[in-house]
Amino acid sequence: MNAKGGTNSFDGHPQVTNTNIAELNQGIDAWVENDFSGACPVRDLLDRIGDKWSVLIILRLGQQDERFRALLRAIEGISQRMLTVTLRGLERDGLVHREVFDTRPPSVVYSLTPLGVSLLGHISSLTDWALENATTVELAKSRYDANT
Amino acid sequence: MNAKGGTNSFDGHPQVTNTNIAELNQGIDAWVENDFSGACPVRDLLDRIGDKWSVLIILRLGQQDERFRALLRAIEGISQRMLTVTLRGLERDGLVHREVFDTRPPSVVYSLTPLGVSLLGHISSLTDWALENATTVELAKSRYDANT
DNA sequence: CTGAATCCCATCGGATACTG
DNA sequence: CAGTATCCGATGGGATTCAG
Repeated sequence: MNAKGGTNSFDGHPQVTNTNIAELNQGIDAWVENDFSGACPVRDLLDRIGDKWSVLIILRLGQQDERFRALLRAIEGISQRMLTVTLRGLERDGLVHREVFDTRPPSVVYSLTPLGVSLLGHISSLTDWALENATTVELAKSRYDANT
Repeated sequence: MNAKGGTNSFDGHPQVTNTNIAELNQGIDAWVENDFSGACPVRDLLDRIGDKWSVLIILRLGQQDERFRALLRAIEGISQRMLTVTLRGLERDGLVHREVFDTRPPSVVYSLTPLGVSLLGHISSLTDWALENATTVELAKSRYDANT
């Protein structure tokens, strides 16, 4: 099955047409051709949200602003190092805002920027998809593995 | 700035409320707690679309079904090995269908499954976001790097 | 509390060569 | 054409230690 010959509509989500996808691929190609040196924005985004922690941090900050230590406790399994590293990356990309309160002991609060909030919507629809189709995917894997 | 205290609406996209995000986090937590052994569907999805080639392949197959060699030419920079490996992964997850035509020489056509098509919508809205906000992000990086 | 610096290993993915 | 197998360098990320 494929997407040929028409418009695929998804319940409640924006419609996707072949034209859209074609334009997208063209957009990507354009970046690849014009500046092969590296900076494809799609690649960049995938590298970010593809890393181990960025999405979980964005989802958490989508709920509420939070301090460093609180994030460390909230996000199960993350190391201190990776929390700082990932937050720096998100801050650099303009997705997360870092505010320092000069108290004793020091307090630093992280929050989503407007840009971060705008990304949050797309990310959560993706993670929604993952949760909704978890069993389907799991089933597909079992069937695939069964047929060796 | 943050998402506290209300509903964030995005132009043309589904609305995102704090409740949604909270439920999402709960959903993730549930998986983490109940089966820490590994299989969080969100983690799984991120691992897949976070790898170097899956998204590009899905976008390409969203345009048209295609044979192995054609994909290899279409997707700039991918190695033969990674194309097979990635296609196997996508097939295992039930996102891509593989059809073998027993001709000489052999021909194998890949296409998106209905599940793959349903994911395509979310992915393309993400990559759309990346292209739309590319300059904004680039600017944020420059400003961040400037302030060392 | 918030972080930077170091060490170190597991995995990802590219190059290359070989098969049906 | 459509793969598989091996080798191997680059990178991601955890544990630990030190600093303001």
